[in-house]
Amino acid sequence: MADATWAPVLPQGVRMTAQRRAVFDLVARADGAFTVAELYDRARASSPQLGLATVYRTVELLQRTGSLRALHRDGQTTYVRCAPDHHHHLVCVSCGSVQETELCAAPSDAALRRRYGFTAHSHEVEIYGTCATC
Amino acid sequence: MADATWAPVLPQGVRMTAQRRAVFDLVARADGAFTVAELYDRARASSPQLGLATVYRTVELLQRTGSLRALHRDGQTTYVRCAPDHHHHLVCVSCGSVQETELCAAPSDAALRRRYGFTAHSHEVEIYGTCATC
DNA sequence: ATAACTGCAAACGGTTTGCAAGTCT
DNA sequence: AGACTTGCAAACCGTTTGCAGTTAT
Repeated sequence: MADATWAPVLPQGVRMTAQRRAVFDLVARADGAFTVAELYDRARASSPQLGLATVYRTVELLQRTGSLRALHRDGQTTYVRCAPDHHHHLVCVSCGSVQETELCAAPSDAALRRRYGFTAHSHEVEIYGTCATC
Repeated sequence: MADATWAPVLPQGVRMTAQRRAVFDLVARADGAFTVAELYDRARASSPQLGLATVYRTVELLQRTGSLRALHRDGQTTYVRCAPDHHHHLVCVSCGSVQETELCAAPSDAALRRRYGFTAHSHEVEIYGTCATC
């Protein structure tokens, strides 16, 4: 599941630091969805002085840039790495792995407007099931 | 948006009480998405002695029976009334109203299995945009 | 030089829980 | 009668914030 090509874009004025590099690295290597606490624990293995608040701030940064997406499942907030383009997630309920798919599950904007007078701006789709390995 | 026909099903052993009736009633009349706090405030107008914990417990009950669905937006948890069958939501980002739609363009289970070896169990779709009134 | 960032620890706020009293069936 | 439910208040816990010191650019 790790994606060697994943790399977040830093907005203007945002600086690269050792802490961010450490977190980015872990996200790039992550298999599937993870919580902030998990990220923090893993990060401390190599960066023992890293603060939890920094992990939260970095996760928020990644979300802002579209490199990370939040999932809400069983009352837990988890995050999955993703490219900032349009795609959806296949979430394995057995092993927790997450796979991206460009297959889109949303009705067309035209259909929504015709039927409901609704102008769609964006949509979120998560598909839950069992992955190939499980 | 209110739906006079909406009515939750009480599981075996679960009792009807005045407090639940009050909350059910408010949910049935609700326009769009609401938070637990909003529900609590509205409920207190007619049931001043109602406890916040009871509202949380009732909301959880409704979620369990599929009569309520949680949305996560801007770091807030809101809930929308819904029938326990398959459908998706059109959420108006302007007025907050929520409309159900049976339109669904979910990738077929066959396509997902063929392409990714993924066996889909369920999916969640929320479409954000502007409703006809706004 | 200076705006951005970090760690720390305290504050926060939504949600849950334990319990004794009350209520549905 | 007995299980279920409620209100209350305290506990919880994930997340945010203020701040003084540090670092990237």
